[in-house]
Amino acid sequence: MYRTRVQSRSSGRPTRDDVARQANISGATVSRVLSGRLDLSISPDTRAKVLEAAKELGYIPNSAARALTSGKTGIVGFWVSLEYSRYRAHVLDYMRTLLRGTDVAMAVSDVDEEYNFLHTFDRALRVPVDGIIAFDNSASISAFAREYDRLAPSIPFVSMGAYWSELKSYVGVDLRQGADRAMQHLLDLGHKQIAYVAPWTSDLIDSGPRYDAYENAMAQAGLPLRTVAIERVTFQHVKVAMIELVRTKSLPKALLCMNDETAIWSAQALSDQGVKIGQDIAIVGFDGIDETAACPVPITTVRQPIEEMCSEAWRILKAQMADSSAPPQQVVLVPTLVVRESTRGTSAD
Amino acid sequence: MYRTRVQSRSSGRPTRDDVARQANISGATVSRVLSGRLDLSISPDTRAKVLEAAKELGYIPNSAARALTSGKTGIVGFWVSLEYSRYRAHVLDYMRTLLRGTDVAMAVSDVDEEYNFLHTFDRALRVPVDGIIAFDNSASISAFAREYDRLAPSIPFVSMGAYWSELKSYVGVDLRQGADRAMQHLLDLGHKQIAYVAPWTSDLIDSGPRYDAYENAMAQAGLPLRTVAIERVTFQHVKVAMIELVRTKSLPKALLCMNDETAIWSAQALSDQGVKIGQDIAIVGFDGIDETAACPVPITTVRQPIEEMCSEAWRILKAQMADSSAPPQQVVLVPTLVVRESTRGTSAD
DNA sequence: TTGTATGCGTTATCAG
DNA sequence: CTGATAACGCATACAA
Repeated sequence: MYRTRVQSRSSGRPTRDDVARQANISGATVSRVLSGRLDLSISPDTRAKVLEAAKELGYIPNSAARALTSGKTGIVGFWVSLEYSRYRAHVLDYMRTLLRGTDVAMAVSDVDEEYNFLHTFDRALRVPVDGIIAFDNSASISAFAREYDRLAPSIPFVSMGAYWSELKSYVGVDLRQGADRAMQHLLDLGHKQIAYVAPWTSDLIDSGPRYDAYENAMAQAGLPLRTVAIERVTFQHVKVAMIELVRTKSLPKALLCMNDETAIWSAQALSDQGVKIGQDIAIVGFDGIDETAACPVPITTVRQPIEEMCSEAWRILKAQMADSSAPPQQVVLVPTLVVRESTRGTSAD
Repeated sequence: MYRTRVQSRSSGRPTRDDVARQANISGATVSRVLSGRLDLSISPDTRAKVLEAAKELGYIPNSAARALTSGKTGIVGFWVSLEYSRYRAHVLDYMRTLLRGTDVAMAVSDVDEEYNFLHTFDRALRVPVDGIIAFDNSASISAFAREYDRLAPSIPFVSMGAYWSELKSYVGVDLRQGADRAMQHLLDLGHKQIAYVAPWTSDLIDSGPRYDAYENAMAQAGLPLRTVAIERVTFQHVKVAMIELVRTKSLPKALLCMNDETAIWSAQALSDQGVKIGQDIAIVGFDGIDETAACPVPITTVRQPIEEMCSEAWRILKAQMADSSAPPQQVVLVPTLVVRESTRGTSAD
């Protein structure tokens, strides 16, 4: 039997037509067989021939070519900041379990980096995707949503998390409401000396939904504002700040921490200083990472609805991918206040 | 002036030729201008025209088409398990800072999922990349390396981390040597009752470099082996195991934990039971995540050389991408034993 | 059921 | 310096 073994020159990889030659049929038929489509009728015989030839040659479709002609890539982009954070890592973890059951591949792009350093989405946009889910990037998300029609007018896009743009589809998490509840909880406990803890480098120190809720609640209650700025969210920096509070005898009776790490480390640092968590001081965190439950004194936190957020975002993205002319869908989720020991036994003053 | 505004039908996005029409020049010239290449000479005038037209139309080159003809994508794939782990998240973080300075985009693919669930690399391979760095997947990495010549014969590939395949380029981390040092440390302290702690679900419970080192050192010292199996690496499960040890009064004098999380949680659970860490018991972890230093009693750990590992892998990948016929480069790094309080004051028996 | 032919949006070669 | 034009590898409308 005559067999052509010449493979295409450029990539060194066998192409569709190599398979076709090997199987003695046309390239189109190879495409049909390998397309996996059931509405195409192919004789069992040729199907077998194609499959065998493809296997023998180790044929893998060229994704670029496929994307070029079909306009589809089978990839969804997940845009997120890869800067280390437990919460983000958990979201990433959940997102992957969600997409595992589907037939799309997930490509994670570090987008905050992209935007903050270069003010362009060039790199992230380089990855050819059928749709984009963007998570929790205040600046970059709104920038992208604004330029969307210019940058990627045809790519379904949904943002999720605490920041979103009204312009496109999103699954928002209303941190403001979560923070309101947390403040209400502290106020109900009778607290008056409540401080807000956040890194001063972020724009969160005196703005954003958490701070707004804090400021508003304090103002309503006629209480004075108090901000504790930490250098960055690391144990060392949080510790420095806490030690300073104790040293200067200016420790508040309650701390509203901008995230769980800050809360956990504050608790630990204070505990080391002899401060009794949940007794001498109340502590509240944000996000609801598992570790808050595992602390010596479990910490009250405003839990983000990770599962629901991801599921909804994926549901919406699927809908948009199925019909990209469909109107944007917008849903807002509310985080849950999880009350634990760190605010339970507190004696108010 | 006559202007054609018809845009290409399929994607809704303007194409190179739309720009060409707009600027009244040929498509080829548009390509040249936008290629960014300096060795091509173009009159300042036409360059300006092209740039303006491109800007006005909001033209973005189609990455699939570009990849198809050039054979390059400007993307490197980072293959890693996205299952939550602090160590992995740290590696991810460092990798992004490394690639931030370059002009390649990083696309992260969840590869453990890919291989373990489907036994194929179809999804990960779908993302068109110029090179691949694979991190810490024992099963999937060796499977891929084995099938490499069939699956992606032309894509530069380097694996890094504790598992690698001799077949391709890699930056290995010799956990065995790190574990040897840890065991030596414990033995030097005079310990005799040393147990190895790992999840029984993993294949790490009685194999792998950590366990091998443990087994070997114990055998050399003529000491009996002891394994503490935990259900999974979560605080709850570790706690259950530790409580059981205390309850049955069978607590060893030293624990070699398969990772830092396990070590931290063991320490915490035992501490809650009144066991004095670093005194009643010695604890050693693996990986070297920051949290080990921030524990009430800082924990001794075998620190992975994240920075060096990533840098080396990237250096090698770059070399392979520049010349894909270059021979594989293989380097092995040795982790560092970081001694802290958790093993310092221990009284041996 | 299968083959032929065309086009997808670029890059790159080769003339002009 | 610039314009045709031939790949690139594949999907699909149209024929057979």
